[in-house]
This record gives sequence, C-alpha cells and structure tokens, in this order.
Amino acid sequence: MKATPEKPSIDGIEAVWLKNWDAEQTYAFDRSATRENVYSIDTPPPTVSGSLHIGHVFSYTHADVIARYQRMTGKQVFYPMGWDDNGLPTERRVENYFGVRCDPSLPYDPSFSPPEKAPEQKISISRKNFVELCHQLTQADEVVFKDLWRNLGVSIDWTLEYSTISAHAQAISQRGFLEMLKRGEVYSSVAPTLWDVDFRTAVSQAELEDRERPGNYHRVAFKKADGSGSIEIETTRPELLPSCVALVAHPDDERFKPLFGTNVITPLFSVEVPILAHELADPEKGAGIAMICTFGDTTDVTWWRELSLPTRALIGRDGRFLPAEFGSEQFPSTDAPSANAFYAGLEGKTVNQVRASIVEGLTQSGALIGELKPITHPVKFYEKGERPLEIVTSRQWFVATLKHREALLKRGEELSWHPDFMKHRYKSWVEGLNVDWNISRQRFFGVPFPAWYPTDANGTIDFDAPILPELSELPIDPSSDVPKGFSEAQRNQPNGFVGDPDVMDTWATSSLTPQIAGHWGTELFEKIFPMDLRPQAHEIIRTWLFSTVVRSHFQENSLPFKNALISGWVLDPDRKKMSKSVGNVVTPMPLIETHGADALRYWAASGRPGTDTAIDEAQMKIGRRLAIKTLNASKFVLGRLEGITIPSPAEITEPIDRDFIALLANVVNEATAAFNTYDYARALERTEAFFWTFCDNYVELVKTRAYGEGENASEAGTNSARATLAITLSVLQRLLAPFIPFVTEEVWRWWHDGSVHVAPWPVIAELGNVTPSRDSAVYEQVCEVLEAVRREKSTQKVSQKNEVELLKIDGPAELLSAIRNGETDLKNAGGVKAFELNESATLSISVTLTPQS
RNA sequence: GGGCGCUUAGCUCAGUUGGCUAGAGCAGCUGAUUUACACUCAGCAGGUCGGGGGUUCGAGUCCCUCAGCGCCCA
Repeated sequence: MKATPEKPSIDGIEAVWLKNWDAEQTYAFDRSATRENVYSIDTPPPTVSGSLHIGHVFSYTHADVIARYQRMTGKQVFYPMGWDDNGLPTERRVENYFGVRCDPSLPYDPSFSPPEKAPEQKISISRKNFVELCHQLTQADEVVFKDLWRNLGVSIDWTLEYSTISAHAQAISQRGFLEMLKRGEVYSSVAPTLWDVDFRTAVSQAELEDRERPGNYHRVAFKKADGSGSIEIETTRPELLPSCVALVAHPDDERFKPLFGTNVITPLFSVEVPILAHELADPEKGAGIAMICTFGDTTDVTWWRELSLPTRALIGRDGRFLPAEFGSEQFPSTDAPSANAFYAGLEGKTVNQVRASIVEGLTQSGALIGELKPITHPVKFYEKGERPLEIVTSRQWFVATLKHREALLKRGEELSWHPDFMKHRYKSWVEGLNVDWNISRQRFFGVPFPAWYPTDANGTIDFDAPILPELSELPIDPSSDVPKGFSEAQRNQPNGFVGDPDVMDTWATSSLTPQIAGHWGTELFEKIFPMDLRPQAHEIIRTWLFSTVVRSHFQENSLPFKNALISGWVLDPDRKKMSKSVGNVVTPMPLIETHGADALRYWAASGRPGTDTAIDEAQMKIGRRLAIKTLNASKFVLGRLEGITIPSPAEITEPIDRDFIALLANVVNEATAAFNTYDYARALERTEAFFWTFCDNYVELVKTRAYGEGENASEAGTNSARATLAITLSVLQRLLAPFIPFVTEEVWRWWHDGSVHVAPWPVIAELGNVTPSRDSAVYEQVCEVLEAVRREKSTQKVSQKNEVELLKIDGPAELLSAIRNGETDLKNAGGVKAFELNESATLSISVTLTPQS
C-alpha cells in the first residue's frame, strides 16, 4: 500500500484530478460495447446565452451522479455534451453585444468587423455576416460553459461534444425534416399564425405564455340589419372592428337565441355580419355576446374555422394595419365611401393608434355606449416577447401532432418519470394541444428548411411542389445553394426557383438530440438508442421532452428514452424563483471557488428529483465538511493498515465486526436500490449517515484492537478489525464517489492504482460471508452503552478520556451477551476499567467515573 | 376553470406498503479537546406533524373538507 500524505487537503485537488482524468480517459465511451452494456444519456444542450446559472450546476449534478453510478456498475456510459446555440436567444445576444441587426436583403461584406463598442444605432448587416457573428459569440460562450462543467466534475466524454448549429446537426435536422415530409407528417400551409411583431416571426403554442394585462371593455352598439334596434357587445379590442366577420353567443343563451341567423351592421364600416351560436362563447363574459374578428385571439381562429367565416385580416407582419378596400368582395359595405374614408386614416398605423382612432370614431357616431370598463385579463405573449402576440396569416411548416394525440399520450404513459407525478405535466400539455406544431421561424441563425420552390413563367411560386435535395447533399442552405438542374441566375426569376427563406424552430433541431449525439445512421446510434436517461428541467417538458417524443414516435416508432429525470428549480435563499430581471441570479463559479466542487455537488445532490431547492451555502459547508472528513478518515484508517497485509473479509469473525458489516451490507443494498430508482438523494443520505457512525463510533471502538494493542489482544481479533476497517472504507469511498468525485478519487488512489470512478460498485458478495440479515444487534447495543458513558462524562464536564472506574449494567440476558461481545472494544473506547453485568428486566446503566487527579 | 406538488423543530429537510417514545443536519445552549480532522468530539434543549372531520385497536402516513404557498395547463 502507498503512503498517505502527511497533511492532506481538499484545496486544489480538482485541478489535479481533472488533468489526470483527461490523461487516463476515465470517462471515455467504449464504442465496442454491446447495447446491453451501454447506459446512454440524452444530455440537455444548454442555451449558450452567455450567462451561467446555478440551476445548471443543480440539474447537471443530478445526471452526473447517475452517470457515475452506472459507470461503476460496469456500464459503458454514453455521456455527450451539446450546446444549443442556434435560435433567437443567440440572435438577440448578438444584436445587443455587437450592436448589429440582420437585413437579409444586404450583400455579404467579407471585410466587415463589428465596432469595438456596440453603437447605439444598430448597424444593418447581411445574413451571412450576422450568422458569422453568431458563431463567433457562441464559440466564446461555449468555452466558458465547458469550463464550468469540467470544474464541477461532470463526467462527460468530451469527444462526444456537439452543437446544434454545426453542419453535422444541421444535416441531421434537415434529414429528419425530409423524412417527415416523405411520410406526410409535416406540411406547409397558409394559416392564421401567432406572430410576434417585434421579432417578426411566427411562434408556436409551446412558446406562449399568458400574462395578466389590464384592458378595457368597450361597449359597442351594432345596428340590426332589419332596422329593429341594435345589439350591444363588449370588446377589449375595438381596433379590430374593421376585421369583424360575425357576432357570437352561446347556443343556450336565451337572450340571444331569437337573434341567431339574423344580421347586424358594423359601426363605422357598415359591413353586414351574422349573429351566430357557438359553445365557446361565454355568457358570463362581457355582454354575453362577442364580435368575431380575423384575428384577435386563438378563439377567433377556432370560430373562424368551425363556423366557416370569411377572412378580413388587417394586421400585417410589422404590426401595422394593411390596406383594405371596403365595398370589395372581401370587405362588403353598405356605405363603402364613408368606410373607406374612415379607414384611410388607419392604414399603416399601429394597433394602439388605430384603437384610439376607432374609439374616437365610435364616440362621435354614438356607437360607443357608456364608460370604458377596466378589466384584467390574460393576454397571450411570446415567452421572450414584450408586446402581445398578433395573429397573422402566413405560410408556415407544421408538424401534424393533433391527429396523433392519443398515440402521444400513450408514449407519455410508457415513459418512466422521476418523480412520477411529472407525467401529469406532459399529459395536460398533450391534451391541451390545439394547433399543430409550427416549426417555421422567420429568423436567420438556425437550420434552414432544405427546400426550394419552382416558379412559373409569371414568377408565381408553387409551394406544393418543393424541390428537395438528396440526403447526401445535406446540409444545404437554400438561400445560397442552388437546386440540381438550376443555376444561381435563376434565383427569384420566372421559370426559376426560390429558396425557402425560413429557419426551423430551435426545438425542431433539439428534438433530435439522440440522433445528433448518437450520429444517426451509424453503428453508434444503434448502441445508444433509445437513450436510457433524459435528464432535464420541468419547464421544458412541453417543449424539449414533448418534441423529442414526437420525433422519435414518428421516426423510430419508439420512445426516445426510457427514463426522464426531472430536476426542480433552484430558488434564491428567500425561496423566490431566480430571474435576470429580479437580479437574484447566482453564478456558480465563485461558489465552486469558495466551497469546492464536491461541496457544491453535495448541495445539488441533496435536492431530490423534481423538488425546487433553495440555494443554501450552509448545506455546501456541510458538503465541504464531508469531503474533509473523507480525507481524514481515510488517512487515519489507512494509517492503521500501513505496512501490513490487509486481511480479507473472510477474517471478519468478531460478533461486533460482523454486525457492523451486516449494517454496511444494508447500506449497500439501500443505496443501490435508491440509485436504481433514480433517488440519488436517498442514496447519499443513507451513505452519509453510515459514514459518520463509522467515523465517530466504529473506528473509535476498534482502533485499539486494530493496532493489536489493549487488553485481551488476539491475532484473530486484530485481523477481524483490520479487515472490517479496510472493506468498510473501500465500500464507503465507492458509495460516495458519485457525489464527491474529487475527494474520493484522491483517497482511493492512496491505496489503488486505477480510478475509483471505474472501480466496481460495491456488492454484498464482497463482504465475506456476512449477509444483511443480522445475527444480533451487537454494534448498536454497544453504541448505546458507549453513549451512556459519554453522556455521563459530558454531564460531569470531564474529558471523554477520563476513565470509568466501574460500568454497571443491569439488563436482559440478550443485551448482556451483546455487551460481553463488545466488552474489549468498550473498555478501549470508553476507558472502562471494570464491568459489572446483572440480569434484569429493565435496562439501567450506571457509570462510575475515576476521580480526576 | 381543470390538474399537480408542498405545508413535520428557529432554518433546511427525511419519514417506503398505517405500527416501538416522530428522526437528521444546521443554527442555539453546555462542555471536552490540540499527534486522523483548515478544527473535531460529546451532551442538552427544541415539534399538539397547516386547521377541522372521518375510517381504524392504532393515522405524520388512508379518506373528506377548509386554508395558505408554488407550479403546470386552459
């Protein structure tokens, strides 16, 4: 056995072992492994947005302790790392960081470089220049992220690194799209689409959030077409009056039943619209009768579709009102001249401006009844946006999810969720789907759709006959690549082609992380798919988890992974959610520097799956203490064993040792069972508790005997203690290794050549012929007596080293026999000079201390 | 509006199918201690398990109900 260091320390050991693990390729995935022998992890590729978050540390630690456990059980762990660098977050960051804006109409400027300091007025640059800056910034960010992961001791195989904007990921993503297209699972259509006017892009249902916003009910009178009076409706969006196509009330609403099928005339624009019945109309809301406009919200879209209403959409992609001609077929009007005259003042205006004009017009015409009624109501926003979404009609690619709802729900049932209740998140999301998954984004830094469209002699684009590349050509960019049989000169020309201008939703790519990380189409993929584990946070169940399930269901007719390990959130010390705007975000690197990586991991690993956990530096200090204790206990025990041949567990013969090993066997069983159900926190708790009793009680009891000293010393007794110390230390070092990998590696190497992280996970068979079923409770009963002795010394305020003149114990025969078995150790540990044991029904321990000199 | 989770000691949390006197760590208090311990060890104290009702020989645990907090979905 090697010598233990004189003064071991945990400070600085991270750097030593990181270097060593790199050199030894400790975490390298062996591609020759068979599928049964592989444990594969679908690592979340974090959004590389420049800010590291303590939440990263939290959830990546959870996955890592599982990875380390699996590796020790003998599995080849496929543990890749990805960076989600495409998409809007990167674009926003680049715009602000460099002070630029993408204008796809500009030509590429090879000599462009951004100014040192971001200018106030953003510089317009070409798409290619913009994308170059995106790459530049994300690469720099990725270095910082990687540094954190390494310092945290995440056991990733860095040769498996990928990024979602890489050519490899783009090729996979485009192939995935083409295969869906071939199978008819994706389609393009012109449809009302939720639209962010600031970002100028469509957004999907998964990116929506409701925000409570103040609004006003405007009571507006519509004259009946037959001239018999008027109907009053209430609306929060009077600006949509020119887009009104009908009024709607609940079919059972007695107030309006007689009116169904009759017509009214819109104020200001004199458009005749019907009064219709639909169940989604809420009799309790407003006046109980609403106007349907194309389109104010998603309910309007439902009504429009189910009631087969005409389209009078007027809000453009920039959020401004489009031209309209009243009196035309689309906008019939009984008074076209005044309608057009009024509308002339609205065209090109923003939503707020138009609202003001229309309210004024309604007031003047007397159609606005009474005062405005302020209300608070939920309004749909893009989760990253600042203005309410509009609905515009545009061409988009959709993945058909709605008609597969039942199958997708079944997939959710099939998946093992940790914790189990998280499956409700998935279920309620899938049940609530109301539009197909829109995967088109009118943005720049993303994976382009691999499609061109032919144009006819008039230059009209035929969207129904896309020109598609061969799989071998991928990745392609239709805005710069030319389809086979065409030349660049034919781009955007009659009888030529146009490239699809859009990029894919970021989830359309990251839903293929198993395919990207596992190199779809190669032998490797067969070995890692379906993945064993998907670790992730709960707020992306409806996006990442759901979309991955969708893609895998279509592509492989399978779940993409068997287990989903859902982490909670990290809350600030006041149990508030961390957010940039509140300014309570904690960055992890200083915490690693202060407390050590093991300590930070200890805190993270004590947060159970799915449980929100507050940042707690006190907990990190306890983790640090555990690491230091591991170091010192190992030094002490190994010091007792220095220079001798360590006896094998077969030599564990003393009853107290055998009982202690039985308890150890129970801990091994419990920790293993807990890991197998992804309850790492429980495994840690049990291991840790046992480790402390090992240090404070067992080692204290047997250290004299292990030295071959003290009264009644015997070779058998000494060897039994030595064997117990050695095997227990070995087992505990390994049980702790997934949680505190740096310090356990340090102490393991004091007496082993290889890494603890590829050492075999402890099993009962190692423990000699001891079984978890205990012959007796010798150890616990001896501890109880030891405690009584310590209590007496503490009460008497004397040193624990003070000797005990006489230890008198009255108790049942069974107990006395246990104590006799531990008598020697008790004498050694408690300084007991003499025992007096008497049989009695009740337990009583009397301690007579030797008077202090 | 529907759903999920949480509520146990001052704090952070355990408490597996209902069963010994409800546990741990931290903080607090009282001591001991410097040849494993960038301190460590021992001891003490601290809870009507959110409220109410029910099932049961027995409820922190199961059922009902109410309240508060958080989240998901609509």
